[in-house]
Amino acid sequence: MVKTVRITLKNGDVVEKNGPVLLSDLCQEIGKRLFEDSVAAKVNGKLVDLSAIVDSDATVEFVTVKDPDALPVFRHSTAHVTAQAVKRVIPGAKLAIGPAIENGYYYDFHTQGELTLDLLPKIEEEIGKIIRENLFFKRVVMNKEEAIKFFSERNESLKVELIREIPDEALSVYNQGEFWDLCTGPHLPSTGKIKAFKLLNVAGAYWRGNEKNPMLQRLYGTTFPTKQQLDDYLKQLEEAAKRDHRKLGKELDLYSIQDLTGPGLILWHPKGAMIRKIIEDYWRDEHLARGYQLVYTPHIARVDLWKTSGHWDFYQDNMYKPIEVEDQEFMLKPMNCPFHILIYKTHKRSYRELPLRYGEMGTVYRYERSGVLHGLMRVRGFTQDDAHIFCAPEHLEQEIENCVRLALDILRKFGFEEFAITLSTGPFPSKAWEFGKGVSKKELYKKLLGETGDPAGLKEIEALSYDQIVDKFFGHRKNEFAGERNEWEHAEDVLVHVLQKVVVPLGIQPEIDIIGAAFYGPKIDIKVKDAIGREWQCSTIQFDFNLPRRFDVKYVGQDGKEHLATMVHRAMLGSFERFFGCLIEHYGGAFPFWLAPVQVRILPIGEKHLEYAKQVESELKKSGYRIEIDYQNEKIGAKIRDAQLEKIPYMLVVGDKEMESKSVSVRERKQGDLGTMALEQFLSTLPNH
RNA sequence: GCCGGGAUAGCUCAGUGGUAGAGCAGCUCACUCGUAAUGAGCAGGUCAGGGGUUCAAGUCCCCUUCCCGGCUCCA
Repeated sequence: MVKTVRITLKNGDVVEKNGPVLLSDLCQEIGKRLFEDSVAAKVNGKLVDLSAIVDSDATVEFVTVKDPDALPVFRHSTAHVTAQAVKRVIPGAKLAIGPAIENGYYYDFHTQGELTLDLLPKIEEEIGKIIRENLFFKRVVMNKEEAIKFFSERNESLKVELIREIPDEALSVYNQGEFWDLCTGPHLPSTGKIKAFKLLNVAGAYWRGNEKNPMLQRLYGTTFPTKQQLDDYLKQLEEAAKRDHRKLGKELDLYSIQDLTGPGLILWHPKGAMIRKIIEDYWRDEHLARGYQLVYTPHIARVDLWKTSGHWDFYQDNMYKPIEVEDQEFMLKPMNCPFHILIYKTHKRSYRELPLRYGEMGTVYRYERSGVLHGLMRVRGFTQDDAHIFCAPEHLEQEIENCVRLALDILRKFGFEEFAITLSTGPFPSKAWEFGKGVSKKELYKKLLGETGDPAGLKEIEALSYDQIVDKFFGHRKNEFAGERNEWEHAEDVLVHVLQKVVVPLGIQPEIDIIGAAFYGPKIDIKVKDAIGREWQCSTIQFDFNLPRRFDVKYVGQDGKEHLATMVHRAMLGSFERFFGCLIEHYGGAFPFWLAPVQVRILPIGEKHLEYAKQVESELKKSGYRIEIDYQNEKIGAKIRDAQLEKIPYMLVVGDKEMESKSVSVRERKQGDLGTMALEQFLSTLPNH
């Protein structure tokens, strides 16, 4: 008997068929136009090939080129075509993996180093050929054994390694022309559907992301359904490059990094330093207003301090070698916390004093591997806007809430509106694990064992609880975490509660990073995006169950007994260096009026207007504005151009006309000429500094 | 640290094994000017550093330093 299949379409129509339905047939039946535009389908919400067959009742939605869901399909298919082209150009290249990523795709290959930049045009040409060949993407299901044999014969040892670790017996392989790849799909119907692609870059990448594994060559590319979209994207990349803080930092004379001082060490030039000073002033005022006290601590300390804190044992790889002075060893500080603890411990503390909040703009030095340094964003010497809160457990929630609010207030003050917030937990399952999108057991398993985990485990874990999974696969490392289980659970509950109260109502969905916490406590991180979409961590709020024990940080409670203090580390901007880098990119160098190192520049038309220019200058200086006069022997057009390129918010042109009427001709950097007005009028239009 | 690509005047960049270039910036002079570049002249180089090949090296090879794109790691 033939079974009737009822298919519910996106618009609610129901189609009944006798027997299994080939989606591409159904699509064609609905409309020629739809068929031409479709690249895949969603069956009960799951993305599948158009060549898939539906044999039971289902809802079906066709994914057209305009659908955002089509993009990953385009990219993944183009990755396959790219791999095919690479194999044609470098027959010895072994396939690794090739996923779609945020703005494109990559494919990793193991080669003898043949894959280099100058081959890109040739590979692109080959991709073009494959597209014109319009090869069909065919899905073939093999069992594990067949697949291993198949890829072994084709000398694809990396693929064989992957297959061996897939728990399922049946797996899918995709084929177009002479090219075969292990893949779950879905794919475009054929290579001819690819309309616009570009290879962007080659870079090294470790096999399976592990630096002990061999290095592969990663080919980055991107693709879009239309040429226009690709061009727009490439244009966007160019625009982003113009906002790069390293380029602007040089052009605007904000900072430099020089060979003679060394990599990752920042020289703040006067204009950059002025901006930093403004940020610092704001930071100090804000913190004093919110109950913080300021402290200052030295840059070096006896090695004994770092032995007590545990940095000697656990952080040495990031610290510079000891400095010997009169037979004693000192070390440059990588963190400020031990000093703040020492200040706390100069008295016996009462519960009445708590919470104590010590803030410091503390300059720290950390060894960073040379390859990771990046302008202002990743450096070796930096100043944290650090603070440590010492409190009793009952203060925690209020303190954390205050921290999160302060962080958001500060970041918003600087114009950031988009945040990515991450909650990193310890190894003890808590409410946090279920918070937000939650964590699947599979994710947890991968997190614990990495991609190289025993595949058998994947099946087994579904029957286990979080706790059992952690104990089974991570139990041996649990004792590396400081503090008691109940402390972790309580702290994570507090963090979740605060996020629910403060962050979720803003429409921000925090990410959960299971066991992403440092060994000493769970944390909340807030990131902002840079010009090209890279996320940089600014704020961080971290519990510490370790240092209070190591330094015996206590307070006397109402009960007259000593209790272990709870300690929170927190930085709002993160570091002045990184935050400055983010600011430069965020504003593209055109800092808002209150941050601009020069707020107003006076441009005299000629020499005879200098005297008046000076009058205007002193008048404005009385109001505390940052102002300067352009003394160049140049035409007004040139002076305007210079001020414009330096992105100075206001230019005041003064000539005969202004001198006579005691006025200024105002030009704003974006709006242009605003006309002539009395000085007082100009002053009244200025934003507060 | 690893893979790949780089480093030429203060900046941005040309440069084919055969005499080191341009524009901008700087300095000097002239011009005294009305909303994005006035003109002329001058000066500016251990071609990142070191070694090698060659009759001859900015150019080819090796090492070191630093930078860029990723990977890994992180504020």
